[in-house]
Amino acid sequence: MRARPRAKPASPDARGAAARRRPYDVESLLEVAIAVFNEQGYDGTSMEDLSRRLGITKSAIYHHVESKEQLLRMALDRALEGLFTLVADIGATDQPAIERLEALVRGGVEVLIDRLPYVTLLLRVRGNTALEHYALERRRSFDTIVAELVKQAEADGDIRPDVDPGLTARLLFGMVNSLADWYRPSDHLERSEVVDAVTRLAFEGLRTPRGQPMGSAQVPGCIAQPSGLGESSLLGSGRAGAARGK
Amino acid sequence: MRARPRAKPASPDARGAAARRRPYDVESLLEVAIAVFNEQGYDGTSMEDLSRRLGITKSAIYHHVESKEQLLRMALDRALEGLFTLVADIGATDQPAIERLEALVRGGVEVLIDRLPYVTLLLRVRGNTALEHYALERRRSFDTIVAELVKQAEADGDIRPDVDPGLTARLLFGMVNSLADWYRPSDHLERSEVVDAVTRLAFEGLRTPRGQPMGSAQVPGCIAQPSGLGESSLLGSGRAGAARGK
DNA sequence: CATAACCGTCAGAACGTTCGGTCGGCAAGT
DNA sequence: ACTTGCCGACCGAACGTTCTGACGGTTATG
Repeated sequence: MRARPRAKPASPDARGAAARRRPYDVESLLEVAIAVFNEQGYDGTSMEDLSRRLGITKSAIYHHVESKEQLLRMALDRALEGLFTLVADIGATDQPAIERLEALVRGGVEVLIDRLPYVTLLLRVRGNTALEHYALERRRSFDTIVAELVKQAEADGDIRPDVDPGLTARLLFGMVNSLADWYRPSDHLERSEVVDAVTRLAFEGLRTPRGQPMGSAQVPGCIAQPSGLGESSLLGSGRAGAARGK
Repeated sequence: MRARPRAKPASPDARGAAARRRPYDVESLLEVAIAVFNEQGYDGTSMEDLSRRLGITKSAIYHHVESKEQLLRMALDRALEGLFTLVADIGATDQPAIERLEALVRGGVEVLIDRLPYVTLLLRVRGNTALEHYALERRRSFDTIVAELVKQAEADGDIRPDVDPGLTARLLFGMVNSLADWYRPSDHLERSEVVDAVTRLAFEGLRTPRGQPMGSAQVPGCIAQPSGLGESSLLGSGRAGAARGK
C-alpha cells in the first residue's frame, strides 16, 4: 500500500505558482509567520497553518528556517532589542527621573507601534520553553527599570506618593502594553496621537484639568480636594453638570 | 452484562491513591485545569498535562467533562458573567457618566481580581474557534459600553476633551486588564489598594496633584499650562528639584 | 444483617488525526 | 555545474478522544 518509490513529474501548476510569486527569503517568511502567530497564538499555529498562508509546503519552510522556535526567537529578539535600545538611550541622558520616565513611556509607545508584531508576540509569552523563559526574564528586567524610575520620581516629589511605586509602574506600562491588544496601524490613528494620549492620561489623568477648564463647564479653579482625594468622587465633588445624565 | 463480581486484585497502589484522595468533581477539576491553562496557555496545555497535574488519567477527566473546550467555555462564561453583571448593576443607577465610569473601573478591577483565573483566560482568547470568537464578541461589546460612557462623560465636560473617547476607553481598560498579567492574590496587596491605585492613576494622573502638593515640594499651585498642556513637560514646567538627577 | 444491584470514579489501551521535522529529487537561474 | 527554492512522500511522537472494565461505596431488598 505504501512504499511509493520516488520520482514523479509533479504538477506543473504548483511549480508555476511558486515561480510566478516572488520567492521567499527568511525575512518575508518571518513577517508572515509572525502575523499568523499573533492571530492564532504561537502554540495554536502549526507549521501546516503557516505553509497554507505562505502558499508553499511545510518542507519549503524548513528550507529557509531551522525550526518553528527560531521564528519565535527572531521575533522576540527584535522586540527586546527595541526596548533595551530605548532604555540605553534614555539612560545616557541626565534629566530628572520624572522626565526620563515620561521619555520612557513615550518611547515605549513608539517601540510598541513601530515593532508591533514583534512586541505583541513578546507580551504574550508565558515562559513554557527555555526560550520563552529567557524572554520573560529580559522583559522582567525592563519592568524593574521602569519601577525604579518611578520610585525615584516619587522620591523627587514629582509623582503622587500615595500609590506604591511598583504598583504604579505596572499599571503605567500595563496601559502602554495594552496597545498591542487593539492598535492597528490601519486605523489611521497617528502614532504621535497615541503617544500624546498615553502621556496625558498617565501623567495628568483623564479628568478635566483642574487648573484650566477647557471650553464649557467652568470649575472653581484649583479647588483643594479634601485631602483623601481619591476615596470616592461620588460625593462632595461639587461638580455641576451632574444633572445632565443623558 | 457486567456481571463480574469480586475478583482481580489489580494494582492496589493506583486505586488506592485515587481512593485516598478526595475524588474530583467538575468544579475542583475546573479549578486546576484553568490554573494550568493560565500557566501554559490553552493551546499549550494537553490533556495529558492536565491529567498529570490532577493525578488522574486522561480518560478519567473525560468522565467529568465532555471535552477540553468545555473547560474553556465554563471559564469564559464565568468571566463574562462577572463583567456583564457589573454593567447591569451600574446601568440601573442614574448617576452622571463620570461617576458611572469610575464605578465601572472600580468594579472592573474587583471582578478581575475576584475572578482572576477566569478573566485572565478571557483576556487571552484570540478568536480561533467558534467559542473563542463568541467570547471575543461579548468582550468587544463590553468595551463598546465603556467607550460610550467615556464619550458621554466627555460631552458632560467631566473628562479631558483633548483625547479621543475611544482611545481613552481602550487605554483605561487596558490599564485595568493589565492586572491579569501580574496581580497575584498572594502578594498581600489588598484588593482595595489596587482599586484605589487604578482609580487615582486613571482619573487624576500620576503626577503630584497640582491643587494641593502633599508633604514637601511646593508647586506654584494652579498654574495654567500653555493650552497645549501635554506636548512636552520637559520644558517650562518650572519644576524645582530637576537638579537632583541622581 | 447479609447481600446483591447499582453508582460514581478512574486506569489502561487503544483510536484516528495532527504535530514538528526529514529526505531525495526536480526545475530554473547563474 | 552549482546554487536556490521548492515539492511530495514520509517519520515518530504527541494530540484529543473513546472504549472496556475494574474498584470502593451506597442503597434496596430479603
